[in-house]
Amino acid sequence: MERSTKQRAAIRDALKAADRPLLATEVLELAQRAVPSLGIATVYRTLKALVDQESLQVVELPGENPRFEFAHGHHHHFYCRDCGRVYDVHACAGEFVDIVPAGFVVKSHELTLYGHCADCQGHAVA
Amino acid sequence: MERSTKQRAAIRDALKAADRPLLATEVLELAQRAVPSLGIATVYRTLKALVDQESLQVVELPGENPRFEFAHGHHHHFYCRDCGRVYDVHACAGEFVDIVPAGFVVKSHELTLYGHCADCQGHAVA
DNA sequence: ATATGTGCAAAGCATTTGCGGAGAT
DNA sequence: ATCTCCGCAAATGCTTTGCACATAT
Repeated sequence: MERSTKQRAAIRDALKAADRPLLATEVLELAQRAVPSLGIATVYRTLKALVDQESLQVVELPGENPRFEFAHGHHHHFYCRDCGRVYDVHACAGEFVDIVPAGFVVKSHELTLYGHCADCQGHAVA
Repeated sequence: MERSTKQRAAIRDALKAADRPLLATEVLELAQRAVPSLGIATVYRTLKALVDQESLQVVELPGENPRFEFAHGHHHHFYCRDCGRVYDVHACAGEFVDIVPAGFVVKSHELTLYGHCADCQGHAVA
């Protein structure tokens, strides 16, 4: 992550413009608007480098491909069952230290909420 | 899922004997003790069928391959960072309806706890 | 007897990697 | 000019699928 290239700028810009974690393929599509020749391998390599240097954090939801967003501390995520987008939830409901059996030690946790986002709430019935 | 075969019996037995969710490869290894010729394709096909008929439920943890266990209602999971095993946590810390922004509706949630299990607690320092 | 089930090998996806050529310094 | 970076294509790991043979009913 030493040289500054138009590919890397496009990838950073795509992630910056989005207000939510993006899939590698979403990053590719968005960044290709600036650099049409961009390849998926470069996206993966750049994402990996940014994660390694802790500029990005990986958002791994159950059964989903990894998403990426700029690092901003401990928080959780909301998955919209209608549109499939993932939103940040800037709140945390506790450490859950007390719900495990004796002898188990909780060090951290991940919470994913599922439902309907504000955008999809109007037209969705369920 | 109409006929009863020794392969299916071995797969069910492996899942029944384990007190925790198993990876497809773990099911294969365990079931091969009873049926050495068992192939991974049969394991996947059988797991899929059992999930479809809701005998099994899929346990998908962030960044992990899916695990399988007999269905037994809403609960959460504990991932041991030492041994990589996953344990059931028969407790639930709430519905988290209140921590999302206005306009968002929470329908369900998944919680994963990380730490050290009772087995690994003794020898693990961190 | 016949339709379902199984094992093998090939096909799919998402992600990673090797390599020769392109580009930043 | 040099060394890093890029795009392509091949490789990888997990899961699914096609097909011919085996087997439960």
